[in-house]
Order: sequence, then structure tokens, then C-alpha cells
Amino acid sequence: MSAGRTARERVRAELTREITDIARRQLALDGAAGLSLRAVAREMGMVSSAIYRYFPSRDDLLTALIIDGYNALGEAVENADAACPPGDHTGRWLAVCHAVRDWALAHPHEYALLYGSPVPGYKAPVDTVAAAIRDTVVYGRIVSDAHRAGVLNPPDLCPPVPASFGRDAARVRELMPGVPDEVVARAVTAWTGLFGWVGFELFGQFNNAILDPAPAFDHAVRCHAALLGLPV
Amino acid sequence: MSAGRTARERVRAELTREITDIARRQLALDGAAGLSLRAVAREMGMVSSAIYRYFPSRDDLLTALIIDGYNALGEAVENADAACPPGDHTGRWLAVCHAVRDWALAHPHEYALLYGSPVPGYKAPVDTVAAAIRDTVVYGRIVSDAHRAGVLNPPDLCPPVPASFGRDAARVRELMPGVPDEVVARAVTAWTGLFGWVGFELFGQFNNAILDPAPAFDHAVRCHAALLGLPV
DNA sequence: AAGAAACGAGAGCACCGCTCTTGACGATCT
DNA sequence: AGATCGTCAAGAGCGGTGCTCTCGTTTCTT
Repeated sequence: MSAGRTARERVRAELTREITDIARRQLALDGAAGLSLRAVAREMGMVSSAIYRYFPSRDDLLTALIIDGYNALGEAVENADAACPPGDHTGRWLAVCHAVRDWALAHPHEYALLYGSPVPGYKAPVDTVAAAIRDTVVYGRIVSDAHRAGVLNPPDLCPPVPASFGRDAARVRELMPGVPDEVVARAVTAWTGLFGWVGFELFGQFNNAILDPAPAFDHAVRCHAALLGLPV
Repeated sequence: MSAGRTARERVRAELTREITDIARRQLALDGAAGLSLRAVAREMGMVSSAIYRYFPSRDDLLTALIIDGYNALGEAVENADAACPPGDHTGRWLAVCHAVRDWALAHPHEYALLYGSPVPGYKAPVDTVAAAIRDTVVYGRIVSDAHRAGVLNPPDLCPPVPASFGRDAARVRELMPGVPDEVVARAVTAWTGLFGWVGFELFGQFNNAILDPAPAFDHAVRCHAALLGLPV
């Protein structure tokens, strides 16, 4: 890796990057279905078949964009978390949730690529999975930090988690060490609730009901935080 | 409407129905992007241009499928609600949530069409909106029924809803008359949480973390019910 | 019975993803 | 220095797509 040694390697890396840049711009304009290898090639002054030297198929180009997207979202989430005082767990949680929504609103088509319906026939390669959990790691760290600090007091209103959740909880707990099953379950619920909210807003599911989503969203993530046991 | 008067109207209605049936089957196999007017025509033994006598564009055919999908989901939700004792509000809520998940798992591509990323360039016509809220009406009725019965005791753990939510709450309240803003906000949160969960499960966002989603889902919707103030 | 409307078939346009071949260029080895 | 081998852009071409237009035919309406 590093800086390509030979001139050929350098120009290849540069062209690869230019392809993804143009593709990302097309994606932002027309969405995933509007992404066309021929159009990318046209914009680069190349012929369409030349693109296949760099990406063996359209799906591979999409995969590159997906990985980039997960990393961009993950970085936004990491930055939002890092900008908060580490001891302010509730503030970190809220900041991270708002970072997700802000990033989604700024990059709607990329968000749709990551969290919308999977492109039919497209199977996520393993490479994407590693990038996909980059933001999830941050949520988990906030929860486990709060738990370790002893400030996590989940209200006693949910029924006990079923024993059958234990195996799944153990897997999720790798992201939030030491956290009991009850809290793991609520963290998953808060996590899905966050993305459910953002998806509904972005994909127009609120129709004409919620015209001012920002305050409603803020209230929702505060509810999630309270359910989680964070002080609100 | 009713039975077409003339023979031509009857055969037209029949062919229209056959087109949507074949299209729905294609949709179930390959997803929305794999839906091809030419393939539908081929399967009907027609020539592709003939389809345009019935649907002026591919998007119009998709719109018909979307409306059918919303109605199918709405009907499943209505049936699940109707099968419960009207006074068992918590049971109705849980039944409705499970009905959404069950329908989504049984019709993944149709669900993706309704709640996944909107097809780029596709603007939902007004016809779809009416069908889209068919299930939402049921959620609203359960909440307002519970409120009217006096069994709704929302726990005091969320911060107060911001005043700016008032106008949106008024709009949502048309689906759940008499319900105070605090509960309206939580209902929206539970609603988005429900679909966020189902979407994550269906679109593979749980990766290798949650392998046994059913009990976790049940716990999540019970948490939502508790947050709403339903007795759990 | 005559005119109007609806219909299916066919050809054709501009796209798309993808494959294969060709000829030129550049790095590497003898 | 010259031959070799891998890489590259280009072009033609295949089968597919949504969509449009025209042309006879059929069916309904008046």
C-alpha cells in the first residue's frame, strides 16, 4: 500500500479515486439506481469498458461507495462523541444521535445506500461489515462507559428479557462490555429506534404529519436515553 | 366501478389485474429494480408496448403495487387488531406490532418497496398516501382507546415535549383523538421504533449480532408499550 | 351502418451492464 | 539495448431496458 511505488501504481490509484468521486457525485444526484458506469466513464473522458480495469463490475463500485459511506458516517459519529466531555454520557448519546441524523440529511442518497432496501441481488461482502459497525462501536462505548461509571439506572418498566435473548446479548455485549442483558436489549431498541426515526424522516414516511422533525427527533432520542437508564 | 358494463371494460379490468399479479410475482422474486415491463409482457404473451395501454409508465405500475402493498399490510394489521378483545389494549398493541413484522418477513420485497429507500426520481402520488396510513390508523385507535379507557399511564421519565412540537402533535392527534402531546410524541417514537426494528432485521443490519430476532423483537415492542404507558 | 375510441403488434430510439479483441505503452528481465 | 510480458484505453458488439410512434384491427357508441 502506502504511496504507490511505480508511476503506474500512482496513476492507477488516482484514477480509481477519481472514479469513486464521480460515482459518489452521481449517487448524490440520482441515487443508487441512477449510478451508471457509462456515465462515469463519459464524465472521465474514457470509454465505458475502461472502467472495468478498475472495478470488475457495477456492484464492486457500489461496494466501494458503501464502505466509504459507512466510514464517513462512522467518522461523523466518532467526532461528535469526541467533542463531548467523556463523563457526560447523556450528552455524548444525544450528540451521536444528532450526528447520525445530520449526516443522513446531508447525504440522503448515501444513507439510503447504507440503510435503505438492499440492492436486489446484492450481497454485502465481508469488507463492508467491518466498516458498517464503525458507528455502532461508538454507541456501545458510550453505554458501557456509562455503566462502568455507575450512572446507568434503567427504569423498571420493561418486562424482564427472555432467557433466549442471552446468546444474542452475549454477542452484542462485545461492543459494550459488562453491561447486563436488560440494558443490552434496551440499547438495541434505542439503536433501531434511532435509525427508524431517521429513515422515516428521510424516506418521506412522515408524509404531512410531522413538518418540524428536529424537536420531535430530539425528544425521541431523549426518550431512548431515559429508557436506557441515562440521566435526562 | 363494480362489474364492468361492456365486454371491453371487463377484459380490460382482467388484464390490468393480470399485469399487477405478474408484476407482484416478479417483485417478490427480484425486487423492485428487477421489475421489467418487458418481462411482464413476455409472460403475458403480449408485446411490451401493449402494456402501456394499461400503465402509462413503469412508475405507474410500481405505484399500483405500492398501493396494493399498503392495503395488504393495513389489512393484516386490522385483522390482528380485530382478533383481540377490544379492552386488552396492550394485547392489541403487541398483536399489531407482530403482525407488521410477520407481514414484512412474508413479503420482504414488498415491504422494501413500501418502507425502503424510495425509488430515485419517484414521487409518491396522493393515491398512495391514503393507503399508506391504513395501518397507522389502527395504531392511533389503540392508543386513543387506551387513553379513553383511562389505562394509559405514561411513566415520568422522558423530558417534557418542546412547545414547538404542538403543531405536529395536533396533526398526529387526528389519528388518536384526545391524547395529550406527551403521549403523541411517545407514540411516534414507538411507531418509528417498530419499523426501525423490522427494517434492520429485514435488510440485514443485524449482521451476525442478533441471530434469534423473535424474542428480542417481542421485548422491544413491550418496551415501547411500557414507554407509551400501556400496562405491561 | 358509420364514426370514434381502444387495442395489439411491430419497428425503432437511446440507454444500460458487460465481454471480447485490438493495438499501444511501459516496466522488467536477459 | 532489445525482447518480453503485463497493463491499459479503445472499439465493436450482445442482450437487455423504458418508452414512443405508427399501423391495421377490433369493439363500442351514436
